[in-house]
Amino acid sequence: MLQVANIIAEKERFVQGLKKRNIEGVEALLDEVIALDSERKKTQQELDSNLAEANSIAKQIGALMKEGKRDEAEQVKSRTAELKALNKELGEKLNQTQESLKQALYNIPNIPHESVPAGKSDEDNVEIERYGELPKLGDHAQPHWDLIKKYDIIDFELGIKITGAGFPVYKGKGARLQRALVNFFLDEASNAGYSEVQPPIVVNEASGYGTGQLPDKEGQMYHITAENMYLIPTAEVPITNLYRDVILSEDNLPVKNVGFTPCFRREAGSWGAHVRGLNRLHQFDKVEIVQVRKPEESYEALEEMCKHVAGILKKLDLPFRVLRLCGGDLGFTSVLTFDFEVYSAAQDKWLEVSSVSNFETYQANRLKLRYKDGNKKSVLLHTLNGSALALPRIMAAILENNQSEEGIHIPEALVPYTGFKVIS
RNA sequence: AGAGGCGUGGCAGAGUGGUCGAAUGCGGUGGUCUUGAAAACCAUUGUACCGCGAGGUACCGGGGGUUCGAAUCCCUCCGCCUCUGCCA
Repeated sequence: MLQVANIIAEKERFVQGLKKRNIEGVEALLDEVIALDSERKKTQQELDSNLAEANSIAKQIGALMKEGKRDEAEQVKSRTAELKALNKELGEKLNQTQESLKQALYNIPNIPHESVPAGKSDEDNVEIERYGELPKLGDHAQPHWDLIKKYDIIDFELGIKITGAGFPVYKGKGARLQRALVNFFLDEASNAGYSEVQPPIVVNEASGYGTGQLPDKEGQMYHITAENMYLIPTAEVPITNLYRDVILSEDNLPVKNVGFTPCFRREAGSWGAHVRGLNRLHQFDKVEIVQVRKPEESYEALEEMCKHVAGILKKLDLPFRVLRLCGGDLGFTSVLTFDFEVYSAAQDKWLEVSSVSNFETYQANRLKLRYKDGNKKSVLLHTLNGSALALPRIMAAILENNQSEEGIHIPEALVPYTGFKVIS
């Protein structure tokens, strides 16, 4: 969440930033936060000085008791009764104000980077790079949902039987290709200096708040009500939360982690006819890279992560483009996000396979993730993450783009992982 | 799931109503000594909030209560451990 001191110091920049997200009544929102914060300070000052008085009276009484001056002690007690009632009231007011302030801050998204273009939806995202030739497949090209049936490598009906729509069963060479992609992505990240972790895929409420999925995306996550836990929508949640309530020392930095996990998304309300096959699922696999950086290094890290993602796509021979997300499409917690989309030839569509973001201190502030700088001062760190990569759409693109009469050709870089060159 | 026990600073571990933000040890940092290192010795070493500052306040798992005063007593929630049961 945002820091009040920054809101006060840079209010105009924050107002302009939030307007890029097309939020109504931005100034009133920020003014409310500022007002709540000054009320909080005022209340705390009053409470603190009352508490100081009460503490000193308590000490006096202790001393008097010891000297056996019971009567004097009783006299002083009358003032403490007064203070006690007053402080109870003030304490409640302080809690309320703090709670209101927290709620207000939870509901304000991050301030977009100055380079983020204005815009309402994904149509306003700006393409900044394109790589690779778009394959020309001819009329007989089939979309992946037909190909997977033809080669019997993914079975949606079976998934429906055992679970429901959006939970596919990968079979035979399909399962093998899936595993090959996971291992390939993990190896690529390890080679790039990321340290591998295997986090839980169920998280508690505090973790949901830490990275900002709660309260913003409550309805998007599968909720285990008996235990009040959530199935993760992305490995970002457990991996970034490894560093919740942590003060790192300078030589712990930079943190670079990679993790493979299944991801679960309810996708409530957005399950439409245009979403077929592997394009959108309730459960999918993803390899995620996460970095924790010093503030002054975070944009360098963002660029490095983008290069990493681009490098993988190049090795897989997939044509892709990179988009700078506009204000309207930018995630709640993000300052700057680049989306990577691969071209899926048979659908004639660009499919999002990666989203690389810098959150600056927004998550770190909720997480209380800091480091000690040269002057031994605690400084909030910057968190970043990116998919490297999400599996199903990569699978869809490989199947569609590489289809031929002999079958589906596996990209060369993957062959050592699959153990076969063609799915036929 | 049943029975019992326990949650204190980076770690270990004292503290059962006041002088306790908290003994002691280890670890960390700085220094003395040394050609250098080790050892020894000395000093220092939590976080957050309020305040221009002096300083103040809060935190001994979370929340609430009793009391003039709570790490210490009570309630409640959470977590951990041991035994029994079940089980990859």
